[in-house]
Amino acid sequence: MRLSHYLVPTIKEIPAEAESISHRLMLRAGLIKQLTSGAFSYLPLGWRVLRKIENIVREEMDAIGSQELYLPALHPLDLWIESGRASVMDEIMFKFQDHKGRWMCLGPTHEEVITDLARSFVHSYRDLPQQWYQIQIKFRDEVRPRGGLIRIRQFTMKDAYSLSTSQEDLNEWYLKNRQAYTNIFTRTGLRFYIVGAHSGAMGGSGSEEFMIPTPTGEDSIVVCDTCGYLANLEVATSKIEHHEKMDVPMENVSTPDRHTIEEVAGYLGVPEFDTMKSVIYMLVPEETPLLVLIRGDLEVSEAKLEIALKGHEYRPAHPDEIKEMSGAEPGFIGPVGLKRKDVRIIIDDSIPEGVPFISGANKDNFHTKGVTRGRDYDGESADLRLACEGDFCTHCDAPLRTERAIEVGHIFKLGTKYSESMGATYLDENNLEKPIIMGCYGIGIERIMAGAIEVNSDENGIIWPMSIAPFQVIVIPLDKRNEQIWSKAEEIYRRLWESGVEALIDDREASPGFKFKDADLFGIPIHIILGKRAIESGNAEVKVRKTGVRTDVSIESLLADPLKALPWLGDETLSRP
RNA sequence: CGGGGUGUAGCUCAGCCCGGUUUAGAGUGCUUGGUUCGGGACCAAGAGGUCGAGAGUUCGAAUCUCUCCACCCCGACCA
Repeated sequence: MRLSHYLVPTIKEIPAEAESISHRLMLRAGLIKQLTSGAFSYLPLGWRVLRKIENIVREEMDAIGSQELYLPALHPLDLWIESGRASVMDEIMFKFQDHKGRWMCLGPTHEEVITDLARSFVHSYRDLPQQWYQIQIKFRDEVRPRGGLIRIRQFTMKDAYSLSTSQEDLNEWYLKNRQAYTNIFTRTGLRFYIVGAHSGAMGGSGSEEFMIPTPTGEDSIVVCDTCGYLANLEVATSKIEHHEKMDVPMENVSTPDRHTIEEVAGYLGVPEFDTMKSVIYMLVPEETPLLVLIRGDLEVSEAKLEIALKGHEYRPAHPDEIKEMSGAEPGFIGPVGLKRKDVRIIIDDSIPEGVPFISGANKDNFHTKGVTRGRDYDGESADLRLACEGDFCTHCDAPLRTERAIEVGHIFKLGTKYSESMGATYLDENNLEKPIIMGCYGIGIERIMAGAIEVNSDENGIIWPMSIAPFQVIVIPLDKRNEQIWSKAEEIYRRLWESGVEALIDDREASPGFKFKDADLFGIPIHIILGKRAIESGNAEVKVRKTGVRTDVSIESLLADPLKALPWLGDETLSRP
């Protein structure tokens, strides 16, 4: 392509609305243009990168025997009501009525449509296994889009769905996809972690996320540098130090108007870890209270709570419900002396038996000292604690650290959640009707682009890995008046395309510095610079963007065989982080 | 959804607190002419804005008040 007539609106100033590195550079290099919150136009340069990413994804999916198809983004809402997810996904779904008044929505994901397809066409165990995938636009009315392409309301996802007859077969597909993802993220030049994750609204048993470590990320992951343990913060396990067991009697103490842990600990002059926190929820649909107990200085992970409740729905309790359960205002709640007797109690491992804590007294303006599990109360045990920087690894006891990261891929063992609710079944060898066992596997295409920039840039701009660079080479002729320079540049440019190399030529009437700055900003891996010196010496200057190394290469050899003259084109290290 | 912030030329922003010397500005980009040509060149001339929208206060509003809208950031939430 010729830069003189190519839509690449570069900007020198740092755009005001952009905070993250990738967002700034995508705007500055003319890759994207925001239309409205969470929706972007992809300009020619950016679109080329996205298509390259898609192609890598496609190759790796095809390689594991996954079949590409294409589903509609327009769904009847009925399908979502049938699966039971219309309510769960309600907040993020774009919904509207068609001209007949029928409720429709734009697909935030495609489990429902796939399951519908499966129940239409899969009838026998002989039809299985299958894996289907698509590269499709998803719509999610996110409450807060952010970070350029990190979280958007219209985005492209590769979503794949495996259909199996057994858990073993699902495991096999899961591992195949896991390997394909590893290949994809390696080929796209990303540094990534595979971390244990929470299944969330998708349901199902096991799941892992592929994470790109960068401060821009909106997820936190827990890392053990000693044994390599990795997990999403919401499900990460850790060890903490416990207090000594002691036998001290319970004693009520006055704590006027001290509601929070911080206030109570401060007022009583004790550290926060001597106190116990009571968090109250209501179980749905029973409308019975759930009391969660955790040490005062720690936080409950709602993801872990969901796991402990095995998917049982719950909601935060209202203040009047708390009062009815406990007899006291929120802030003075504890496990001993509750008014209601049907309270389900779940206790985090940070509250061991025999260790006294200070808890609410279930009496306004009072707390109780010496409240001891096993002696004064008890409940179900669970790990509900949000891990913290400095906690210890449950596998090797080394201290843990946390890191921010972008989620670019997520793989799930769904099981039979959708096949059961939507009746996607098959007949097995014994003529028994069985639900199909499903897995699902997603990749955010735009996030790969953003992530690649987050991981690979410098103060001058983007540094694309060769594999997803919009162009591999840019030819930069200097001094517009010098016809020799110009004609050589044109010749080289033509030879590059003839040899199958995607090349740009900067044929704009601009000063050398201007062209150099833009070439760096675009992040094209290889720059071929032609100035007066080149004509005099017969050598063009070849600069590698990633290393900054400049090498003289004879114009003659470039014209004879560009692929041979530019060994960097095949240099694998230029596609590695 | 809670908290914070922004909205003035294509872009980045000043002016607003303290209303009137501002005929709304700067830099950059754009147009024309000339010079320059290896790290965002220089000179000259020019085009370009209902100051986010509406209402109000006032002799007078970019500037004060109210309502609304849009966008960004932090948090909550989130395959």
